[in-house]
Amino acid sequence: MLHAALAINSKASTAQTSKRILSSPQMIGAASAARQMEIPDAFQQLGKEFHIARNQTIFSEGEISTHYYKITSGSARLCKHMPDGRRQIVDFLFPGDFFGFTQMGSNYFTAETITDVVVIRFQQNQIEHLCDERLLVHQQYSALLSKHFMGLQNHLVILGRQNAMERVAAFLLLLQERLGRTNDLLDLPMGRLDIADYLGLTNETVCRVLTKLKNKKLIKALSLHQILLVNKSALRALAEGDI
Amino acid sequence: MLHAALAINSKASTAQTSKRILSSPQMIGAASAARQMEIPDAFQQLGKEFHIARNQTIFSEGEISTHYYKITSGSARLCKHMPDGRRQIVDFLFPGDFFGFTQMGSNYFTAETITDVVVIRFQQNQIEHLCDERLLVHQQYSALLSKHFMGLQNHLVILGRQNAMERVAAFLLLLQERLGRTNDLLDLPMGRLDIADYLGLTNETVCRVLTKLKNKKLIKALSLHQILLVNKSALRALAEGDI
DNA sequence: CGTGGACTTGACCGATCTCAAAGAAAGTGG
DNA sequence: CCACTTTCTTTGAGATCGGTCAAGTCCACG
Repeated sequence: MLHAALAINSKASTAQTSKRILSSPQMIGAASAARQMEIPDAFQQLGKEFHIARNQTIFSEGEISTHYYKITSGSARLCKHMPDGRRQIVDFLFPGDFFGFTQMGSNYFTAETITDVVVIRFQQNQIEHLCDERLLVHQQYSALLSKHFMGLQNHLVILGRQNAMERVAAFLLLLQERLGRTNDLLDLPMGRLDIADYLGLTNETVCRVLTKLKNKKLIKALSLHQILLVNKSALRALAEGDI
Repeated sequence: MLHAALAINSKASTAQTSKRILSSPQMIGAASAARQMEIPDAFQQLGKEFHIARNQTIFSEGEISTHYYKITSGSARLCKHMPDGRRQIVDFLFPGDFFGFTQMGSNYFTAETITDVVVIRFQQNQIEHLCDERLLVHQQYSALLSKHFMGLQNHLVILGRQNAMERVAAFLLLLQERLGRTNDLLDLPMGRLDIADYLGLTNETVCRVLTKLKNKKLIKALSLHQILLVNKSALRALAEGDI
């Protein structure tokens, strides 16, 4: 049942047969590490590190898959493409995130880099073998899926029932939580179009809403990709649709 | 990691301490049984059967959960409610479907019956115990989650990037596949409002689109809740956005 | 039959999309 | 390091899809 994902974009990837052992398993905080999974020592040794440039495809929807990935630096997006070019971003990935889940041996989304990225790639069969022997790993995998699940369902509510302002407010808060920031400064590695494709909006609508939020003094843009959440409780009220 | 779900609506449920053993595990077809899970003999004996009337809450979002459920007859919906009354249906449930996944011990959606329903309820801790001993069960659970996953991501695309006509077309095809029908006659147990809340539309829009589809001769309404898919390839073209 | 809820249809409105263009940032090559 | 190009972002004007409100119709059920 554990399957994986395939294919580093050939010219973008810089394979490195580094066998360096990421020794201590460093238990990741359960609360903030929504999509993170502790990889035991035995695992880390099995993985190879790859460096991938920005805006490259890591793997594509539908491809036969043979690997799992863990991202160690940079940001990426998981998306579904429609034949006419429409795109829905299903999730963003940040350092520590584990990805590459598959169904019937094929990837069910496309993974693309947003920035330059470093990933560790694991062989599907090696991990499966380990899972067969170690129930703990399997349980962690289930827990991981379960958390993803919760995130997906919140995403469904956003797409199905919230207006543009609510969506953007929810997104900013979500991202801040994902990144585990304690202060109110938010780094947005992705562009406005990526945000739009995550929220089921357009580029322009995201811009307009951000402008409105600035005017309302709920946020302050320090730069294009740095936003200060000035009034987080007001943002939260917006995001929840409390009004 | 395996958690469960709680609380049969008190006045709606009719507890029956039936210990009847659903003997043969009857392996369910992998292809069509998207959300179904084989429950081993040992499991079935642990479950109790409940009868619940239509339009009742089986359990609510946020409640502490102690059970899993398997639906044996009727239809139900899983939904998320917003404070102001907006509602997003996350999934529909049909006979054979297994549900009650939780996060951190709480339900993360509300389950409500659409028709009169019969469910088998399992104790969380008993199932967990069994899972600890039987890797197979755990793997099945993972596989189940993984399939749900795929469905959720398709749902995301529908909500984020498809227009009303595409959504309804996709819904009809999806439902037909879910119900495993070989002919082109579709039974819709749910009302138009439920469909709307699943698709992120309104009642009225669903009606208007259905009317358009009738006029285009893509479907034919035999009754309110029985629809004949007359031109399935055209529906599919619509649903995929192939124009 | 009569009643209530679900469904359908119409008219109108508005949030968001589309199209267009200007402005800002980032990458490129000399 | 600067000029050039490209890409991303922002803002505006107009179009449109789907929502809202309202009325009418159809069933299901007592």
